[in-house]
Amino acid sequence: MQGIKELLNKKGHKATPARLAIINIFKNNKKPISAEEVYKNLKTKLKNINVTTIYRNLSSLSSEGILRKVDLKKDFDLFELNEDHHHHIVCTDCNKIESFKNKEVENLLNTIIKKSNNFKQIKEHSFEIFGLCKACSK
Amino acid sequence: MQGIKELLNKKGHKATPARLAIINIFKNNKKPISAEEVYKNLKTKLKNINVTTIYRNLSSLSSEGILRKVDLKKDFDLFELNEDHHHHIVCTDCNKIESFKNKEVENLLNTIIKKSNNFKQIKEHSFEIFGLCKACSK
DNA sequence: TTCTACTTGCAAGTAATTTGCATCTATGTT
DNA sequence: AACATAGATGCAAATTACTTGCAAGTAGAA
Repeated sequence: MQGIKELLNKKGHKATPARLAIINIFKNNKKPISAEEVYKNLKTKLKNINVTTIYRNLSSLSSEGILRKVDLKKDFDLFELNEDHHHHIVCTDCNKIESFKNKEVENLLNTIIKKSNNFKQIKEHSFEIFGLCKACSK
Repeated sequence: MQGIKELLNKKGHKATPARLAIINIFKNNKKPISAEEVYKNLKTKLKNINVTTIYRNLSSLSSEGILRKVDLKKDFDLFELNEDHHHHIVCTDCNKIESFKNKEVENLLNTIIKKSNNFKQIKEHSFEIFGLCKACSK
């Protein structure tokens, strides 16, 4: 937690209780979660915490690269810690989420960008899989 | 346009002017577009057309597999014809969209699903690239 | 031509996220 | 340790994309 405070200050942000608690939730949760889930979790720890604060922090932490927004075809945004790049397989029935890493994806990106006429620089990419988990595909 | 009408009827849907016009827009437009864009385009052709009709048709055409929803990190949904599976590279500055196909992606999906403990059946996937196009990366 | 299920337009409703503003508080500086 | 201030927060209201209810319209089978 020491490093986080300094990191935040370096970026011109204050290490407020709300912000530290939010980061902490993500440190302890390895699945993408929504603003509402963060809020429910925080309410028990910080009296008077407001959803707006969650939204604002998720947004700023994401643009600083501490969090990352994940697109899993929900009608709300999901976030996770922006550490060790990985992707997800999501069960469209029960919402189980499995993470995976794959270095082939990087090679693929390189191949694709080389072939492109209009692009030469990739900033980010999405690669998410949707299916049925074993329990739900019976 | 003949086949479309029969296809719709077969699925229990009527070939209404609005629905045919919407499909036509997608036939003539090879980039993902939003409900609002479809609406703007249609207003000039069908007097009295309502956005609600667009939304309802985009939704039903998508669940029938005629259209497909595309996730390009916008705050609105984008749709395109659900023909020849492909992916996109999007310029985060000017929104230029380039399409590409890549058969390696299929192999990758197979490899990944084989390694998974919890999943064995893939229904769909997203693979989209975000970067700067040559014009915007100067 | 008639019947009926599917469609549409319009108005009102949702739900997630954002914004305005007054108040508050970490943090660098005395 | 007290101060000043840029950045944070809470609350309420606003935004935006999209959905729903309902009465009236229409395509398509018989």
